[in-house]
Amino acid sequence: MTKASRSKQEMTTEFTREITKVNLALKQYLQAKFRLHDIDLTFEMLQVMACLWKQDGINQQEVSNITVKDKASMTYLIDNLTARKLVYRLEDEKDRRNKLIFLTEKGKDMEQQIQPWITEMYAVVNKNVTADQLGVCIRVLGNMSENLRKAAD
Amino acid sequence: MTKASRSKQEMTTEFTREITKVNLALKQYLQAKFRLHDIDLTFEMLQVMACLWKQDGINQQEVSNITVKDKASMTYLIDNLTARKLVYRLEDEKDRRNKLIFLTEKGKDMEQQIQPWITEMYAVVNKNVTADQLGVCIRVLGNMSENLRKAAD
DNA sequence: ACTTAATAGTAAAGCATCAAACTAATTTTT
DNA sequence: AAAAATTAGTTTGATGCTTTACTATTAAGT
Repeated sequence: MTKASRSKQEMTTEFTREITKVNLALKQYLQAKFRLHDIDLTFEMLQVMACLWKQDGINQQEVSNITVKDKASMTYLIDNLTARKLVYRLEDEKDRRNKLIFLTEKGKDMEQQIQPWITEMYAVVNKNVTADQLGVCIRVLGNMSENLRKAAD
Repeated sequence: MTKASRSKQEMTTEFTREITKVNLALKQYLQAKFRLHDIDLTFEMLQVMACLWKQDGINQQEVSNITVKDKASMTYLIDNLTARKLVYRLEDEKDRRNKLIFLTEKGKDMEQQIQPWITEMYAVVNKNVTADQLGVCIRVLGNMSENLRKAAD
């Protein structure tokens, strides 16, 4: 069956399957790296750390939005990162509902070790993928999220 | 910052974020539908059912491959679907390591109710997305999985 | 000002995932 | 034919996600 003759429905089924596969492969790639180097960190915790390496001192809700996670999951993950002494919470003086998350020195130091692996992973992923193709994908995915968001109202 | 000036690394970060968002939105869309109609089925169980609606009587490993799930997760999900009397296991006479999964009548009947929702969801998702764009995305995602798979060797 | 609504975070329970260790059956090597 | 390797499935324990309900704080509506 050629590509042109496939229905959009069939293509979408395959599309979602491929999304899941890439997601899983990315996760497993980094976790293998972590195991190999005895890093006690899950993929999900890394997502939070990577977010904080870009911007320190934001509140949990903001971290949730950026990492696309539930705020309840965030409580759990921040608890774990706190136990590992990689981050700490500080109540926001301006709005006492917020808890601002800051990196400890240990948490900051970790970036030097881990960021190269992320860069390396992205290089692997992007082999034979052009910036144009990435742009198309980002736009399509953005449209889809927006379509689903609108439909949920 | 324009699209052309963004680094591939930055684009990949956004790309993975968008993947996660679409994945989550698809899941929540269907779960909302299920709640609304009092369907006692999780998204993950549906993935297994949808696989079987296409092809009945395959073994657990094949279902795992198609749904991109761990075989341990599959044991768990098939147990749950069995408890709901939607599927049953049958030992493969040809190779007694295999357990073939079959739909019950109740499991088959369910397709009439649920498949329209999936079709509807895909229509929503694909609004303003062309088959060409879908094709590009599938190809890019396939490349990425393959790149990561090769790197894992 | 006072009531109501919205927002940030936590807690608990149920579900799904994953890794590792295990059993059983089959295939490959020797 | 016997030993070793592979494959399918299960079990267990740890981790993460999600829903619901809850508390505390702030903002909005009257």
